[in-house]
Amino acid sequence: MMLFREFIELCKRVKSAKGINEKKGLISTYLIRLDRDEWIPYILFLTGHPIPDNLEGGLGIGYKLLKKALSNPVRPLFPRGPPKLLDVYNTLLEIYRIRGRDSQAKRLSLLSSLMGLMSSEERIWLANIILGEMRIGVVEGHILSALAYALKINDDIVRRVYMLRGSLYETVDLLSSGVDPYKISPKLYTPLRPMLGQPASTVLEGYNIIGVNTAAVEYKYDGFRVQIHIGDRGPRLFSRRLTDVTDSFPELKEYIYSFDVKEGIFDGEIIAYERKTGKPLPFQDLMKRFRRLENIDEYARIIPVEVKLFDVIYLDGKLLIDKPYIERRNLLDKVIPNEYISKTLYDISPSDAEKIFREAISKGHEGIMIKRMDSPYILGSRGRYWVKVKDKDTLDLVILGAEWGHGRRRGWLSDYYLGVYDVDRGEYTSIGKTFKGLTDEELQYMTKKLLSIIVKDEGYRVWVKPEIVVEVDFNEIQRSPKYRSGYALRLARIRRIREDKNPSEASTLDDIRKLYRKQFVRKGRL
DNA sequence: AGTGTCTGCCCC
DNA sequence: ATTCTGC
DNA sequence: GCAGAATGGGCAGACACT
Repeated sequence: MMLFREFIELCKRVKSAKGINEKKGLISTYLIRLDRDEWIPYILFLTGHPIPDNLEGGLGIGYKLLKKALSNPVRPLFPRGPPKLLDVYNTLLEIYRIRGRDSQAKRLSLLSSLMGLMSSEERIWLANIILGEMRIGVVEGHILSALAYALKINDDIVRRVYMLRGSLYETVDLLSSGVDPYKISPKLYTPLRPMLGQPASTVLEGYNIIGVNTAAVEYKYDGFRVQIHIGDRGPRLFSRRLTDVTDSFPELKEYIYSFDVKEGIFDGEIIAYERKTGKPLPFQDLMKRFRRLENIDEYARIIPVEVKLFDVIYLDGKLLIDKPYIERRNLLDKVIPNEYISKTLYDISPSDAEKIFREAISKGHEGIMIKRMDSPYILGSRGRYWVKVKDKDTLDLVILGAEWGHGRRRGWLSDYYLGVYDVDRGEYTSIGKTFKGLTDEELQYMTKKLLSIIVKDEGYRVWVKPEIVVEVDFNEIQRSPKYRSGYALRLARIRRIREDKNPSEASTLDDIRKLYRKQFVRKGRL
């Protein structure tokens, strides 16, 4: 029986442990001492999951509610000793089940009394578990190794079960229930973790990463990932993080029914397009349909969507993940009509890939994927078999303010407000924030520099004289309901500090407006 | 009924 | 999602 | 080479507040 306090002691030891083996050793040593019903909370908590990862919806406790609970823990009148690991887990499950009217108050009350049984240090760790911010350097692989060790079965088998079930909770549940792990196969309607691509900034760099000079090249569409399961219960659609989104897209369900497939699992992208022109709509518009459950028909008219498939994982009884890419693609072509397949060309050289990249961009798409034609489908991995190359643009922007960092960035101003000059209003105006792109050394330098030009100190945030110019990469300009300029940059990151430039040479709001309008030459519009 | 705040292993 | 960093 | 850490904009839905 493990006390929550003991679990926290372990977390601290794991955090400070150097090296994989020491961390793994600690995790498995404690695991084998636990009762079986403690395995699940133990493994979930270590990876920053307060409740099983296959439950629909979340705990309903985020930053704000935690802050309230932390500032006002309630000590019970008749405390029954320190909470056990299982007590904490069961309370969290109880909190998860609270829905409806006054649920926030009820959740807060349960959480506050749980925290009332804890030391302030334990409370902080509980908050970290709930927010999924453990920061103890534990990777899923370590947990799986520890599990294999405790169950005395092969590492690879545990990994395989995890890949096929997609959830730590289900893996532990299944393996510790005594099922023969060698007999576990993929299950229709249980989503799998999709394979991911590694980013490259140029086509050539992409070919270098995959290590061949002939590859398959696909259009990369600006939508969201979808995994389609087809079986006797009809089609179901799952997002990248395995959320079931079928009910938001009834029109897709309809035509997927017409595919000549009895059983299958397909991988692809959902994209939105303008009905009149067929041009792709901005991602921002597509998002109006993601997880929408109200007025679906109305939105389906305004924002039509389609699927573009690019892989098949399972087909009529056969798991295809170990087959080479090209074989899977041949099967895909056989069973799916061409209009629902991502545009793909095979045996492509880097120079031809470059042409396809420019063609994809000119049609309003995001870029290309470069894939090795002999690559297996590695569930849940961002390996070196698939590479993505995306279009981007660059602007010179002025830093208007900054916020203090947390964790490994404590002590540095590490999150920057970016601005442009608004000629009409005669002042600088924000068009977004970024924390990406600077090295530790540059962060240190920037902190010093910003502190020397502060005009207003708000504690967690400072505002500065508009003096520092940075070159910023971004993928798209979006309409913003949040920033005063009315625009925001999508995926902004700093490319370099422009010591050589004055703020007067940086971009203006007018430049942004022009660039925003220009996007619609290639893309559709609502 | 309308508006504001919070949450999401959210999507990107 | 992107980037930097530690192992 | 991989995974973790640190954080971005913006969406719908659930609930709180008035």
